Amino acid sequence: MSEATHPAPKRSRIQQRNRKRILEAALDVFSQHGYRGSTLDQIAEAAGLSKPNILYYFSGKEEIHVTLLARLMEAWLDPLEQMDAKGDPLAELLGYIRRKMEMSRLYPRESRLFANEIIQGAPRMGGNLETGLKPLFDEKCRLIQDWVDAGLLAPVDPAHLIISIWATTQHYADFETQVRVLIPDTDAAWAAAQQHVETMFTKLLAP
Amino acid sequence: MSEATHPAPKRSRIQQRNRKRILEAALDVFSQHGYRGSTLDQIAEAAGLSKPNILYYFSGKEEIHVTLLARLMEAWLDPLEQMDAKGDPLAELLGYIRRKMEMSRLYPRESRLFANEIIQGAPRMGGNLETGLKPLFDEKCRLIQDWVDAGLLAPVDPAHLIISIWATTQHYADFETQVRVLIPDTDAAWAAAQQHVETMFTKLLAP
DNA sequence: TCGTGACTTTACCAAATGGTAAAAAAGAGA
DNA sequence: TCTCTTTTTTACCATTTGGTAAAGTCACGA
Repeated sequence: MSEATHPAPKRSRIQQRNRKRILEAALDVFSQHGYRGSTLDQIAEAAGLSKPNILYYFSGKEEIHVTLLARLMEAWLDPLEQMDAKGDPLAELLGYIRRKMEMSRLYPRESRLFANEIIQGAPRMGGNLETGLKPLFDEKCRLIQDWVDAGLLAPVDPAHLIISIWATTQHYADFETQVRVLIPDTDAAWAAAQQHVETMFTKLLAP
Repeated sequence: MSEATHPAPKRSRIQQRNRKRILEAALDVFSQHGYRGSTLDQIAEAAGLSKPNILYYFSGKEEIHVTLLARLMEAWLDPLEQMDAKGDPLAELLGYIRRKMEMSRLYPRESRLFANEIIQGAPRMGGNLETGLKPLFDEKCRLIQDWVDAGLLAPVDPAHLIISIWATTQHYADFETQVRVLIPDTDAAWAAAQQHVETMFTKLLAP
């Protein structure tokens, strides 16, 4: 899609460093305020660069956002990708759930970036949902279905299983503000959340 | 908080009608684009009124948004409020889950309005989270804990149970764009989703 | 050390956007 | 019908914001 990403961009050391700083700053700002709520000035300040300087590295606000989404999509799908057909079904699924919970705890900004974008209709995701997410989703649905058919898991709708794993795990990152109000002791909350989610899916999936 | 809501505002028929139209339009626009992404012009057009005319009814963009949030909070908490201490625990919880799924299906705009707001740190919710949500949440947590202690439910962390119910049910409204890409047949998806979620929590909660 | 290309800053600009002032129009009661 | 109030429109305005032009500054190889 974007000509900046695909044909092997050779970049100087300064370019690499500054592009990275901009994307890091943009992740901070976009994930907190959403696309429209973020300004180039905010990103510039967070990156420690001037606004025109930022526009030297990216053609515009939208390109920064699109670049971020595209670059993070890969990392975002990785935990699901790792789910292995050759492993033990329940262990594989619980491993996946654990990795997703880890991501919510360690990378809430990334989660919120996607959440903001998708809630508003994913207007800047291009075909990433169809070409990146959908094929992997379908593949893993088939895998889970095979496991169910083989009697290795309790009967379950694979698509809605994956969706409910996303829902429960990402909720802790996306709605952190709310969780913090309701459960003030956040450290204890994380341990209890982990426990709760694992128990829930274990009971659902045990054959 | 806002002087417009509390001291019994007497309004003419025209005022009532136009304020309602504005709030309806604002719900449409805000839930789709978030606060910063929405403009008074968009709201005005959706309401069929001119921008200054809208500012005759509300003091500004923020007041519209705050009014919406405050007004919808009540309806938003209602399904949980209805959960009755005197009923059968499992049936009460499943009833709650069913009502939440209904709300996600019938009122996705309201769900997304809150989702947008909370993801971005709830900067315009004032104390509504603490004064509206928290007390009810705590009360129902105690109720669920009592049920668990009485052996009427499987042992479960009440707080995380409620949170996971919110997560799974609201996900279908908030991330509808994504669900639609992954499960094209949306009608069938709703029935299967309902089924899946009920099964999940039944297995979790059955004593 | 000098020149050339890569990077940065300064000074802007046009459009969008939240909001206001005041005149005009429309209702409603006497 | 006349008058007073409520509602709506017209014409603006100041600020914010994404973006540009062009002049400077820096780094590095010859």
